[in-house]
Amino acid sequence: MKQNCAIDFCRHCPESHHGVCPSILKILTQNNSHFPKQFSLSPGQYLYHQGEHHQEFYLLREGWILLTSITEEGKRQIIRSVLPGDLLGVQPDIHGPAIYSAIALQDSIICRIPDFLKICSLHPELALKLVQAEVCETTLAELYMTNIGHRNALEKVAFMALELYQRLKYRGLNNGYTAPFPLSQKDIADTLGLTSVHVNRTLNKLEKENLLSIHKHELTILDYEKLNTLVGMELQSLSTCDLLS
Amino acid sequence: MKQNCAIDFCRHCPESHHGVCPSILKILTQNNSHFPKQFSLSPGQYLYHQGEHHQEFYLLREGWILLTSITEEGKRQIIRSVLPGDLLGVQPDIHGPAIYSAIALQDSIICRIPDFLKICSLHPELALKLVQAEVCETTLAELYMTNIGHRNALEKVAFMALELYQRLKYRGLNNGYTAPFPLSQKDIADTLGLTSVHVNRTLNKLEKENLLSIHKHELTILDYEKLNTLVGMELQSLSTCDLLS
DNA sequence: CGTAAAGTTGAATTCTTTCAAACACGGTGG
DNA sequence: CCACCGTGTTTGAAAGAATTCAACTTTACG
Repeated sequence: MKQNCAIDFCRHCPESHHGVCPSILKILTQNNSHFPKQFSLSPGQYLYHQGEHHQEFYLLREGWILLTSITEEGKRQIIRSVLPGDLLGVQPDIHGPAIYSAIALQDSIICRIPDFLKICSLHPELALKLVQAEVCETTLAELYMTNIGHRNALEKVAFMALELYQRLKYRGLNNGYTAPFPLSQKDIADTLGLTSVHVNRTLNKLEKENLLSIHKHELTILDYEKLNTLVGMELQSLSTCDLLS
Repeated sequence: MKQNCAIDFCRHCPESHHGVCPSILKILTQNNSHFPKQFSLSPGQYLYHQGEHHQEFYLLREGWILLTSITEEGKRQIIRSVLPGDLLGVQPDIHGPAIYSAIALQDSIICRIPDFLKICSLHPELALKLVQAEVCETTLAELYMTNIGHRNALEKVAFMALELYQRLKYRGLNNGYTAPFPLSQKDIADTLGLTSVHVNRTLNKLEKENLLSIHKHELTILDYEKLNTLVGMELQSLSTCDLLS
């Protein structure tokens, strides 16, 4: 069964290694003798800050990165979690300042991809992969929009946990019904537009009702079926992503 | 001054006519002897329904189309307004069922674009245009996510009105500080996750505070500066969209 | 072991929804 | 031209959901 496509860059490549499918890797290597330009980040370190220029695309190969932005009123919005295989740094105006900050939650390995767009214009298949990734990202953002707009706190938290679980499972990063979950309750709150106090009460309720539990940076799905029903199955609409096939 | 880029397909083409820039039009015409395959819709007519297959890309040349989806609980979510020059029908699995419905709010002229992806793979510049459009769309969805998650009703409605005003103004569809606004209060509610009752009270408040007014399908910006301050300027982050320059 | 950060709990307040009823407006048919 | 109908808008009062504030407990880490 195919999983939620989210924002994977190379999801339909069964031989992919650390999120990079070999055919893409080959193109990138051909065009850049220094590829891969890898480096690592520790938890709490920023890849780039909102408002700064970076003008690069990045590929997350290992770890967990959060995209955040600070609103005028000083509130923090978490845009999304970047998981291994996802692209970072793509924005409308690539020469303009970064519209989000990118911060590592775990030890992360990142790959800088210079001249990505130039390479794209030489390799249409790469450009179409990028289109595919962006369309999935749009759809995910729109799903979150629906989720945040039309649900109560219980459903919001359930949706978010399930969405992340699906994406982790697709990458083989789960362990049965448990998966790593480095987000704090404040992080969940800042993703969903709730307060951490209310997230806390909601998590207790979710555990009491035997739906899911989050403890010590581990997410456990207690009742997958019931959770799916509660969330409303919309994640299934992302289950295929074959824009290019 | 550049405006909010939103999801324009050909925004940086000064000679664009009805949202289609000539160089793109040339490519599309070369590859398809029957282009443009235009047709029109009346208010209330659907271009396609959620769950049905259509397998086509469409370009809106005139009018106003709403993308909607119905949740499990029967609530209607409006994903976004499609304005002239915007693409429709792009989704993760182009061969799968439509994830949204598309309904016309005004008399609309639509252009069917067959084999879009095939043409893209022959014309890298077209593929990159598509990437640009999708990145803008993602950013817009993420902005709405922040808006819906972290603001109260007054700010939500103000944000939505300003965002639509900016996009209409970019297209020259405004008339000074007024612009067409075919959405009902229920439509606003279904976009923002509010009830129409509360939208009504909020609109009254916005008018009483001299920020904006919506009457008889017309939006009037009463105090642009104050509105921008209230919304928090985040729309400016979309003001450039030069991914490709 | 001590400190800071994260999580937990209760009570009061604020915001939004719900329900119910009335009003306004545009279009249709008589 | 007017009565009628339906949809969309307006208003009030009560109920419900989430936030705020404040205090307390637990956990992580040097």
